[in-house]
Amino acid sequence: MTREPRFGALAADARWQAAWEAANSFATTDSKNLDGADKPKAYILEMFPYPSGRIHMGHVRNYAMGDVLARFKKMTGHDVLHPMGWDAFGMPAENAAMEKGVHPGGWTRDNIAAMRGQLKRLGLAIDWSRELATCDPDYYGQEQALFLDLFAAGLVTRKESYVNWDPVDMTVLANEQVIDGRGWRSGALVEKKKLSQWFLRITDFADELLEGLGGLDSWPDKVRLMQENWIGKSQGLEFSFKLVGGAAGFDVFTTRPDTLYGASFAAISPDHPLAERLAADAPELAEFIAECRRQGTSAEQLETGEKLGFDTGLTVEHPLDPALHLPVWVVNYVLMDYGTGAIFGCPAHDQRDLDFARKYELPVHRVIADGDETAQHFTGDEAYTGPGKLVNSRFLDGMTIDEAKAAIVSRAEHEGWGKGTTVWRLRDWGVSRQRYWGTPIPFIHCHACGTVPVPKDQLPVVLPLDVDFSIPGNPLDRHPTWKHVRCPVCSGDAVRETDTLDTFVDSSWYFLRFASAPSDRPFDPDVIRRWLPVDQYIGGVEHAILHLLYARFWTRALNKMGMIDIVEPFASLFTQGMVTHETYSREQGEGLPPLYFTPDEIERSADGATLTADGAPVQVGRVIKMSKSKKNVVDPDAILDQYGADAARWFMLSDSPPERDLPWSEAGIEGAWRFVQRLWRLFGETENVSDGGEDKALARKLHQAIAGVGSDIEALGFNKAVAKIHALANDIEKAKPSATRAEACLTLIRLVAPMMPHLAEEAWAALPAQLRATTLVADAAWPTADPALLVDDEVTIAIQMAGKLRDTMTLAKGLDKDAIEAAALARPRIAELLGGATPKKVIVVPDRLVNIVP
RNA sequence: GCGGACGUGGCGAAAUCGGUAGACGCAGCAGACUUAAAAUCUGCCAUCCUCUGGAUAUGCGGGUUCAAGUCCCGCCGUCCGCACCA
Repeated sequence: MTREPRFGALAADARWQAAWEAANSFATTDSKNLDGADKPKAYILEMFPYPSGRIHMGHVRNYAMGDVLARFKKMTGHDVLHPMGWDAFGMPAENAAMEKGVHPGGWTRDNIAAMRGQLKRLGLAIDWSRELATCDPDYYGQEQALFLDLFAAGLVTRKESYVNWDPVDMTVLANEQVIDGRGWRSGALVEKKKLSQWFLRITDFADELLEGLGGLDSWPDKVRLMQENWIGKSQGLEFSFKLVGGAAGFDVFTTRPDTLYGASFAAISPDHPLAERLAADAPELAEFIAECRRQGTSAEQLETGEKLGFDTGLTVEHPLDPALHLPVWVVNYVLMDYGTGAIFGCPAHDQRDLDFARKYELPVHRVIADGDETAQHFTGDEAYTGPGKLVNSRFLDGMTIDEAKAAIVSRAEHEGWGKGTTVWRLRDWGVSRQRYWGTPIPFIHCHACGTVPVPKDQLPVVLPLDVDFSIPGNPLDRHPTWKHVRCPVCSGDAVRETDTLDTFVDSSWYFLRFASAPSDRPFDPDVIRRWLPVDQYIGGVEHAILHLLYARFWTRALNKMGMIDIVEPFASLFTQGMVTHETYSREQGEGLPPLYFTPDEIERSADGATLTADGAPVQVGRVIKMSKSKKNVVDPDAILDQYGADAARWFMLSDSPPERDLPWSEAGIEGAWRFVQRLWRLFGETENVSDGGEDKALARKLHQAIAGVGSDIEALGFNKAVAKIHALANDIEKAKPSATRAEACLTLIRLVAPMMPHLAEEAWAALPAQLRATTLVADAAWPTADPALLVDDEVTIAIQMAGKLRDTMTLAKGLDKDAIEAAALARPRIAELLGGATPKKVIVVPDRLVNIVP
């Protein structure tokens, strides 16, 4: 092959992508050799994308990282599973159907085709034969089968729960479709509506899911912590309040039983059965409850919104002193979903209760004191939640908070009015969605037999294709024929369930189906045993809680049902940062939002930016996540056209640590492209050995780079690997011609191959056949570092006086402390600074530094 | 509100165990090559000062230590998540 002076990225990208496909380079070997493979397995998985239409830079970054790891694992002798698929159900497809009059399925499949083409242009080492889309009946039919298995195992329940209801569009809204309490399309005030819905009993696994976090030491601490807080295990006291006047009371839960003598009111949720019962005869209370339901359903809205209450006029007895009566309020900040939906309010030591008490002028009693102030009357607007001793609490006075908690619980249990309990913040997983574009829930409602599962031999329950999106609401619900079926038990008239499954269900087991996808069952346990758990999972931190918790739950549930051996799906997790870009805008005057411009409408210089169209300056805004509304997006296709896949991949991996945000810049991608060209020139110098000699210093640097780049990739420190490759390229360029230098150029091809695979193949192919062991560098082995060359025989040792650097010296490595100290004290500069005095103390860290305390 | 993370030059960063702060890259400046441009190459590049040296510097204020970006305490700032978005 004749060598071009410049690397032609576009032609090379296409050529090598075709070559890998022809050679089937990235297929695994499990189907051919299930148990006989000696190779260790490596299952590398990036979170599969939603087919929104086009890939964005965040995808490029995510898949570039996974790809480097997959290619590196292949080079280091692993049997690699690196698949790709599509999280293909979800709301955007229905929105497109409504806005553009297309079918969600057609829209989704078009998007998949477009995005598959874009991903292939990145040159990813993916086994495309395993591609799957969750909207394919082959996939969701197996999901339905698993759902029935979960049902049989008692892990599926039905219960009533609230949804956001748009009374104009007659449809259920997602939280994100509720803007300032109104439906995003209709603008109507959103109501809460109670529906009977399907739930997965994730709370049965709360303890296990919490305990299991302890074993996930290759997960980021922050993700484990977030999950721990999400599961939210709390120990506390559950007890009954007796209504004054004899009527039955209600249960409350508290994590602060120690503050019981500080109670000044009892509060129940607007959704509490007692509140609903009272509202039946009290129109004002009914109106108050309705008002609460018009507020948002999200935790944030509940907790930041104004605290509102309604005095029911009822009172309850204080459990420790029946003569003490507390008023019962209905309040908007008590959640029906947590604890018992009722609390006692202790304003002095809970901020929300204090805000509420101040607003409605309820008493505020101090029961915890951290110093001299012990008066019962509590002043100020800041609740005291710190440590201290009990005061104004009769038999508890003088105890610590923990002692008082224990004392109250033991007394409550002894006297029989309450008991110590564990309460979880985690709620059961509501999986019902009143939408078309999702997995149909395989159940049938029969008047005679109730709700019965669809028999497995009738799966998949396939979505009907003839649906109409011009009328709001769920098209499955009003479909003329689809939902009308015979009851599988009594053969009488019955209707299908028209709710579909939350798309998080689809993503809770796709990693199993990638490993094994038989047509007659969800997966083959023997194949799962070989591949699972996923060795490295990579994706956005936005999935830190829900997706990852649901997938963990699903895996444990399948394990409990005896279908798989593992309990945790992802051995190692990595959460990558976002791709960001500066924004360009102009103010449009009062009351109007600024006008944003896309990066290609802009001329950027060192000190500012101008609009190309009129040459006048625009404001350069902060570097933020790429988003369509701020127009700071860069289209990957345009970048691939201009610079090729390798420059784009290289830039994605450079500079920023992968867990942090990466600021995209035109200068940055150009720099990456220049480096691609620079390597191309260097790769041409593998044969120019003029005087065959050896270059020991360069050999050291080469072998240190082999070891360093390898360990950096393994630890996903791509930015560090990039820096080491830059440093090695600098060293090679500066070195005089030698056999070592030619060898280094040759080795460098394989060092960059995981990151810049097309350039590496092109350079590899240009080598004489005797210099390469494999036809494709994709099949080549990672170079071996010579341990003898990894350590230098000389070290530079710092000499400090009183902790400040005063001199350095170069000594042989491995000298003992005395020799190093003597050498340091013998330095003329040190002798001069000491002025003949004897140092008080000398600390020697061998091979590193000497600190002299004068 | 609750929970989480982050903060080091003009910018992205590095410093793996408490041991020489700023590797590597981007931008910038100066020069070489060229008729010229592009490309390429060489050098400089934290701040200040009394400049062969020294002082100050890792958001701010304390502390521990011979030694702190790293450990401890208290602040400040920024970003992210909050259960029907995926």
